[in-house]
Amino acid sequence: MKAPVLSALLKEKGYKLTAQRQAILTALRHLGERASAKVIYEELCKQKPAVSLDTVYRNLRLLAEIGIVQQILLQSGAVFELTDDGRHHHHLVCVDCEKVVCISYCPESCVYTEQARLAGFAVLGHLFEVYGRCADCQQK
Amino acid sequence: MKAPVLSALLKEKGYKLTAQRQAILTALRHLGERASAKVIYEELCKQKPAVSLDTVYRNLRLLAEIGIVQQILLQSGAVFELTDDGRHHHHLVCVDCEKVVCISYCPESCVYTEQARLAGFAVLGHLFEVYGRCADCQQK
DNA sequence: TCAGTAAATAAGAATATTACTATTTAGAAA
DNA sequence: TTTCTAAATAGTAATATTCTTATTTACTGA
Repeated sequence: MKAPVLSALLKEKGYKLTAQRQAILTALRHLGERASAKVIYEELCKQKPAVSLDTVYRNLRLLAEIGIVQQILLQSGAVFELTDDGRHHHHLVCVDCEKVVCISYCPESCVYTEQARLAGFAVLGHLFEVYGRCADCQQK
Repeated sequence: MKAPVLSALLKEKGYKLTAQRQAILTALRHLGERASAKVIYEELCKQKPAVSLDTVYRNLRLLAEIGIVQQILLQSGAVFELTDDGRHHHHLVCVDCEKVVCISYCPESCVYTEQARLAGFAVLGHLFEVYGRCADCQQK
């Protein structure tokens, strides 16, 4: 996700482009695949401008809302990853070691859309994660 | 879900039938559809035996694991509901007012099962919730 | 460029959730 | 019934996450 795209997505919803938001994305890139809010905060503490922990949480939520990052719910807390191509995707999560593997399957179904319509809901999105045990943990 | 069934499900996994676990389920029945851990705790404070907040959280997690209750993730925190027929189901959640509506659609797909197999994962379950805006909130 | 305004931030308080530890208890077996 | 042991509990501490408020800042339009 390039800076101009971020800028456009923010503007679209009346959000502002701040140094902190850019710094959070840069940190996430440097940290690799995925990281918790706390880890991102600690990474940012090494840099300028300083970013408060609250700002990290708030912006990760906002960046998730506009689709730039995705939140993955683990037993030990949430982690975030970049949504590089702008399309959301889902994950296999190991309940023992918390390993995360991306999958391409997505429950895009006209069935639940229809059920939502009947209930009067306008669908905005969905949350889908698969829980299981990875190959390593199955052998223990 | 009747008491004998609870007993059997617990025993199956080496868990014990305690007064606290029964009390939590009873409270959830009395409270109606769904409630947060805190609300359940407060309900139980009126009764004997006393149940600590930690025990409420711990057991709601355990009861969810054995399929007797389901956790629903809201912005304001998690709520729990009884899984009356023993079959899990999913929900529409309004992002504005947090209204929850059950739906019958479930992403039981051999597609993601196959993707999990290729990644070496043994699937244990999945999390699926649909987010949107309810009829009332669309008019605001 | 400058002023105005809504949005964003930092810092700390509040809340939600989980972990730790000593004690108690349910269920199994003698 | 009594004893034994792993599991469960209560109470508290720790952590994760969100909220509140005063201040600062990004963007808009003159």
